[in-house]
Amino acid sequence: MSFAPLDPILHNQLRLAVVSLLVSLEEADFTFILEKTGATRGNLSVQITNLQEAGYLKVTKTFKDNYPNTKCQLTAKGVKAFEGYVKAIKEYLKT
Amino acid sequence: MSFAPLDPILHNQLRLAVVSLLVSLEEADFTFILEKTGATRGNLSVQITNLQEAGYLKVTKTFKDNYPNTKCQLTAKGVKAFEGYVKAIKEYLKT
DNA sequence: ATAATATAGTTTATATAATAAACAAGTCTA
DNA sequence: TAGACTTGTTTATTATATAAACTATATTAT
Repeated sequence: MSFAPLDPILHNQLRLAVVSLLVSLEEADFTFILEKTGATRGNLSVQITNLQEAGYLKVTKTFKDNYPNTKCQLTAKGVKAFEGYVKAIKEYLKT
Repeated sequence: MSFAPLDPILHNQLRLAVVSLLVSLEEADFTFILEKTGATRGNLSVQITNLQEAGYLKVTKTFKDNYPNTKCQLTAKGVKAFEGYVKAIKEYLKT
């Protein structure tokens, strides 16, 4: 079939933006992602957790200058999933 | 911002598939779309209605060989929305 | 004729998901 | 030490996606 299923984890605006960012950066913290995506904190928190539970993100919580600091990086699984998603959705986009 | 909002009407697998099909074909009927997308009838019915209500699709119901026949074609608004969606999501996809 | 099956969809019910709003826990500053 | 700020998390509500059930008519078989 010409319309392959789209990974429901990645087929969400914010989660896709987060993964897209991390594909290039390899590491980013909560506040940085917040600014780049324009998301609300609540939504970002939930979606980072979702990505983590899907095994797409590795999340490391530390403190930086006395404040909590949440660092995210893509896992190999996350990279692979993103590549698969890109390949799949491109079939929908070409006219 | 680098992550422009994605049109929620089009950011759905089945609706995107339907519109993607119609961009090339200019006209297709319910059964044809059903086969090409692999959707269930119920879901396709709902999503065609959604696309119609969004003004993206013109739907014409007639009879063909005694059976009901539902023809769909993209409107100018639908074409424009699809082009916008493609442009927007491509920003998410480039690594 | 009429029962069974097929065609072409629509409606509704439910489960999931997305998101904003409210909350928490600690930190800085005047 | 009161008030505002930082960095998130939890919850509550709304919206959405989808399968299942239903409708209406047509065809085929007996």
